[in-house]
Amino acid sequence: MATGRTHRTATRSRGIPEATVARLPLYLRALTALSERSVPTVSSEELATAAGVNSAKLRKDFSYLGSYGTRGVGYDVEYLVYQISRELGLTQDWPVVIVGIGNLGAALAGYGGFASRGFRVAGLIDADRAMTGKQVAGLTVRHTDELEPLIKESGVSIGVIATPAGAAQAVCNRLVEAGVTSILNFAPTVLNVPDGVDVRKVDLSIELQILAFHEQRKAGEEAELRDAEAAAAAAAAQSGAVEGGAAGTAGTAAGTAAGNAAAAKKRTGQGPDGDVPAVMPA
Amino acid sequence: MATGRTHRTATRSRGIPEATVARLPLYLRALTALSERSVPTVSSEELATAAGVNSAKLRKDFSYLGSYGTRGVGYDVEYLVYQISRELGLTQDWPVVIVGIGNLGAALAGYGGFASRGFRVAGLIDADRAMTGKQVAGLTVRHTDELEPLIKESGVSIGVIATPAGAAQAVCNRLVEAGVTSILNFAPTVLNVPDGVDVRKVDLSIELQILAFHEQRKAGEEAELRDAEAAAAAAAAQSGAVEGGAAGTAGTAAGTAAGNAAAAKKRTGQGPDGDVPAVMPA
DNA sequence: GTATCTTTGTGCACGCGTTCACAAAGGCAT
DNA sequence: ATGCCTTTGTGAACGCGTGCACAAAGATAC
Repeated sequence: MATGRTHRTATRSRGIPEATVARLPLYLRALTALSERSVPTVSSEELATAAGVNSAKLRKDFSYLGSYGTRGVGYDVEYLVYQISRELGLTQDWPVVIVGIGNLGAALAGYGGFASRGFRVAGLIDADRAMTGKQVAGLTVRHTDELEPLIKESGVSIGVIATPAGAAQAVCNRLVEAGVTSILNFAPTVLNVPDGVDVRKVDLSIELQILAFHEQRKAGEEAELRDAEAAAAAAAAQSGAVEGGAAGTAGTAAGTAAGNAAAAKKRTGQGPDGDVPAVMPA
Repeated sequence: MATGRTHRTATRSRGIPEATVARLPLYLRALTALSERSVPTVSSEELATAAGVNSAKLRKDFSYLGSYGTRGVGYDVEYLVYQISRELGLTQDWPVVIVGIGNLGAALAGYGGFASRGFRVAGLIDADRAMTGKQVAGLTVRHTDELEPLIKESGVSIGVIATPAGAAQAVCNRLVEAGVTSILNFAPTVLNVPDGVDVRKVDLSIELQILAFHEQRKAGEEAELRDAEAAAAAAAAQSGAVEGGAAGTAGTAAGTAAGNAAAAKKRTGQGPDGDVPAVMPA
């Protein structure tokens, strides 16, 4: 996952579990695709496959919304699209302000999925006066000074932060002060907000690091497997056909040796190859 | 959170819970900041605050890595930076390929956090021949035809998909076929991958929809609260000062009334203000 | 109307993640 | 050396989320 939520203590809202809320957009997307193909009804099994989840989970999720299905038939696609849209609050207009029009901010401004589904970019804000007045994705970039009036005039309640990490908290404070109560944060920083303000973060660097962890693990497992097999093969070749027990022991020994090597490397306090002493703030 | 994982059944790897792995980059970032300020040691409490988590959680997370702290003192910053980096696999080089050099792909290519921490953009790929040869963030864009050779030559095991949704699955298949085992997906689609391949997704649209849900809920609660208060005030004004019990009763009645009003509003299938009937039920 | 077949909705059990609370451990002053 | 103070590391309890498995419910055929 690329996000986390800084929520108050309340975990579920109006009885709908947070985990379910996070999946509703997924269902909605799948349903929209079906709707476009004029499919009238869909079973939980089909829809679950399309959304990439378990059908039992999907049914339980829908059960929190009410009983919208017909037993023996499935769910009415159009009806469900409407119900989920309503539940997510997508039947109304959500003006959004994007702060920080760098590469990422510009990409977000031009993102198609943004405009659809009730979200409307109400304004682009950047602190750099050289950017002021420039056209990005058909909108005029305004200076940070205009942040508060923009928010109040347009009734913005959702803000997107795409500034450098250093500026994020200050921008966040101003957004909240001006009345924004939901923030989508792309800056690699932890934002502190008062109760009642929701923050979700999207963090590239964190996602990559999680992938790297699993990647390393996969490589390690393979290596251990290779080592174990090699050791087992060697042992078998050397001692002839003793028994399965020997191979098992050899495998364990190989694993232990690898562990010790890692431990030894650890003590040096210095990584392998080009391990810089750590600096870059991701 | 902006991501989800399409993992095999294995939930924890090498004894480290997935939830902990997802937080390690957070700790690492906070520790790196401390390291730059030459802070020698840090307590779990301080570090937890900096990372935006609970201190007990942090200690438990670290306990999965081993006993790296000193009781009564705290954790050695440099040592911990190294340990976490190693655990996440950041002490080695991870060549990454970015496919789809549109607005977003270009932004990603130029993202600073990408280059840091062992991640290196090994190549940019785009299907549009008009893009081929162009320079983006100091790198030359290559055509999709060169995808497989690039991956094999550079030993890429992590791929980033920033293509339109329609092309994502095809690109994904080619990446996996060519040997990529970790994918970061920015396209708004569910990707199907074989076992052993990790997929994490970053989805703008989903994040916004989740925020909209909470935003709507907050607005609804406020409205109910206002209604209840208004009703209570009216009741109190009308019946004068009967007694504490009356006020309590009035409050309860108002709450119930508000609940009914909300329920009624729901039944109409018509939301508040500009709630279009969208597609409406069948 | 009855039987059969399909698919929903959910009770239940299990496992992961979080949090509390405290004992163990180390530093530091005396 | 001894006692006090701080902070870690973890056992245990709790709650949320997931998945199984099945009864209830509706459609459809005859």
